[in-house]
Amino acid sequence: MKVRSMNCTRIRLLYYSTASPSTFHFNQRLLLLKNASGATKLDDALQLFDEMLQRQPPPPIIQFNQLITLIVKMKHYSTALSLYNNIKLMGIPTDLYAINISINCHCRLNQVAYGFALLATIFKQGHPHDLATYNTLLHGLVIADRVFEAVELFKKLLRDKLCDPDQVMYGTVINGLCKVGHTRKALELLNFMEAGSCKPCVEQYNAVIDSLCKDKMVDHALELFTNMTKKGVVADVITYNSLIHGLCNFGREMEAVKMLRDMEDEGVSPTAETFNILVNAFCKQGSVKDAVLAVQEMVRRGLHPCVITYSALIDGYCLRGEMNEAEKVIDRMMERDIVPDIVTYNSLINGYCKKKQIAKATRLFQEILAKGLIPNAITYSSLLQGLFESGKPAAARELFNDMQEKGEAPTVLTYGILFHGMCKNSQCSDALALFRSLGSDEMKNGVGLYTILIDGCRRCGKPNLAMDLFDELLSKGLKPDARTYSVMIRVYCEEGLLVKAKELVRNMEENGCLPNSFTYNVIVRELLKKNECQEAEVFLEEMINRGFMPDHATFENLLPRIPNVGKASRLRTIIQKLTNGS
DNA sequence: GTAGGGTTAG
Repeated sequence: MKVRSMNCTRIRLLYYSTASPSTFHFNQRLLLLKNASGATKLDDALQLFDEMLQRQPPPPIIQFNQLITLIVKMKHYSTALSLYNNIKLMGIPTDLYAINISINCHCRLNQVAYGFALLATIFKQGHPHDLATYNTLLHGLVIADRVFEAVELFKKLLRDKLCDPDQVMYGTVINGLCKVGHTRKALELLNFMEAGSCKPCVEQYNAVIDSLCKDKMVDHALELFTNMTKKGVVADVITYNSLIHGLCNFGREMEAVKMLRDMEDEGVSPTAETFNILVNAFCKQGSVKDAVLAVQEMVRRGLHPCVITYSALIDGYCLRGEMNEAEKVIDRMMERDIVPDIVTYNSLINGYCKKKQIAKATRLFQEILAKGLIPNAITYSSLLQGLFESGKPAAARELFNDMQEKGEAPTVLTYGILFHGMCKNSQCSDALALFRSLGSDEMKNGVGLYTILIDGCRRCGKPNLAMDLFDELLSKGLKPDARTYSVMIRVYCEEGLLVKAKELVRNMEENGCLPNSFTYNVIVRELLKKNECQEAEVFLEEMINRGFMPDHATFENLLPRIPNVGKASRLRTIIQKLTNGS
């Protein structure tokens, strides 16, 4: 029995290998390659390709397509294209599949134009209009950040009835629109699908729901989620994770937790991501206790905390200034062989800097370098701020130079910290010179940087420079924010230009920028300093009516100006109202 | 088992 079955196998092997040797070898070897992993995979595929190319007669194009598809999946797009070139050089005719695979490769290499050139080839060779071709090109435009051209092509295809769009085509365009933040258009297209014959599935809903959440339109996202469910489309873990994330970003942690219960009721199991979202939200919100409970819950369910989970906890403790607890977490994660990354270290460095433990922060920075981790703009920014705040402006400048030498691009935040620190150390001219040397429009037109420099010039006793900067900002057509106005109000006050200061408070409101607590505190405090008590009262009442409280510095100026007991005083009435309220 | 998309966590 045993012998007979072995014989059968041998006979079958023999039969296949004589009848169609190339097919047999090819299919086996392709299967081996598909399941293979490791460094030689590409070389093995190329080896097989060479053998195929040398075979007479050549194998069918379908086999070449199969092999090259494998190479494309490994992301070796240029290699794939050169293989097709070899095929053509050997005079082996290609087919529509081969062209579509080539178009995809060009698109992935950011050569959409070559893709469109191949579309012309398709027409010349008389192939029919093909959905896969168009979908590949649409996707190519999307990954090249040319979403609007993708939308135009999509419209043209529909208008000229060149093809009947399918779920892939709609999905590609919807994803593209979401990617560039045109969520409304994506939603419109989704609604268009719902009305037509090609109904959207959960992936298309997910794209729009996630995009709405990122646009802080969580309630719209929840609405869409409800509509989707009503239409019988079943939400998956990605739908729920997006919604939970959106709710958390909006400070709606309780609803997020309820959503977690809902998803379980619906039979969708939360993943580690789900818990990481919650852990992170709890930490950012200040309740590390809840975060720890969430981690325990995820472990209880057999889900594994990862570097993101531990980093969130560390960040939570650092934000609360509980550095000992943060250190304990880092020990615990190391024990579990989870390697802290730059984000983890950034939290710790930031924590130490905020606690003025600059030595520890610097030591940690050295450790990062020794470990071969690359500090990013956040690392440098935190440490810069720490150095300035610890009264080490020279070390800060050195670090900034170091950052530039290492090729780490400073962000607006970095420059803000740097300018602020320099101005605090009477170096506003240097800061200004550096600002003038900035190349990017984002930096040159950053209202935040202008505000820091205006305040810096004021601090350095150069009010005229401050006023020039404010004029420059306005003439550039930039929109000052409440901070900018407040800082300028302070400049005017300090220069005794009280009329201009008061004007600016009214001006900013007209320009759609409501004065905030800082603005009112500045104007009230400065007016009191100049003994303009009646004017100060007007703004004081206004600020209280708008729900803002005088800060410590304002109170210090306020209290000495309240007349003795018995004398009628509006100021005292205001203060009494305040103190009774609290 | 020849081609096209699919996104959630710091």
